Amino acid sequence: MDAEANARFEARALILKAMAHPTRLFIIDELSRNERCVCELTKLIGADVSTVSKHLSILKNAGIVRTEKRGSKIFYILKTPCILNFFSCVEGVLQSNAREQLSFIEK
Amino acid sequence: MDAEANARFEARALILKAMAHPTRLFIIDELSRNERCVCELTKLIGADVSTVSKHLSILKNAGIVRTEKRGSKIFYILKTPCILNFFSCVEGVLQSNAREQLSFIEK
DNA sequence: TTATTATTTGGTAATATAACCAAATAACCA
DNA sequence: TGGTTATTTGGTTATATTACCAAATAATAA
Repeated sequence: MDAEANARFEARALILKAMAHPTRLFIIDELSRNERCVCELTKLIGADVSTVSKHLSILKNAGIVRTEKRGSKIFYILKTPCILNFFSCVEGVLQSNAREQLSFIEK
Repeated sequence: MDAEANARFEARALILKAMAHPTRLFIIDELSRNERCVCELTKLIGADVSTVSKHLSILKNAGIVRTEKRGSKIFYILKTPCILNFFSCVEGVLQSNAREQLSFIEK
């Protein structure tokens, strides 16, 4: 793997790593329906607000979400809805895994 | 987040975590063109064969690739080419991030 | 001004990942 | 059979990630 290819896959991996956490996937899902402030997301998630804030900063650093400040609240907005298309593929993987599991049990 | 939603996002995160490593993204890219045995991938990647083998087992456990044994070689095959569609979105994120960087510099 | 709400940041401890080496296993060849 | 090649697994060490708490900052309300 040459240096250029390596840089390309490193960059892609950063985006994927940013997404690869259940809480952050929940946030992406939630933001696909509505922008949300940190306090709303914190309530929905049920973790410490500092934990949620750190998850949000990971998504922001990756360029997946952006923020808008209004008054004392900071709203997080999904910047890249195309990410959602991916999940139909992921669900496909999950279903095929489940079918495979089933076929082992039925044997 | 209720238990069911949590389980769904956990399952998705497992797939994403399996993909979120430069070497594994390289493998996915490579397998999208051709099935490959561990020895071929090891040469292309340039890491220890045990390292490559472990990356492959992560992809296999996630249901992203499958294997076929022929003689003394084990060929890895991409099971879910739909994953590739995702990368055009990821590239879009990367480009938009790059454009943003540029706009800061130009200011 | 003081208190309250919203958010981020720094610190710490627990857990997870990843790389390499060495060793085990399996198939093939001479 | 003995040697070589292909692959996986176990062990170790270094690094990264995550969660929570406590504290800092900023805006708002009383």
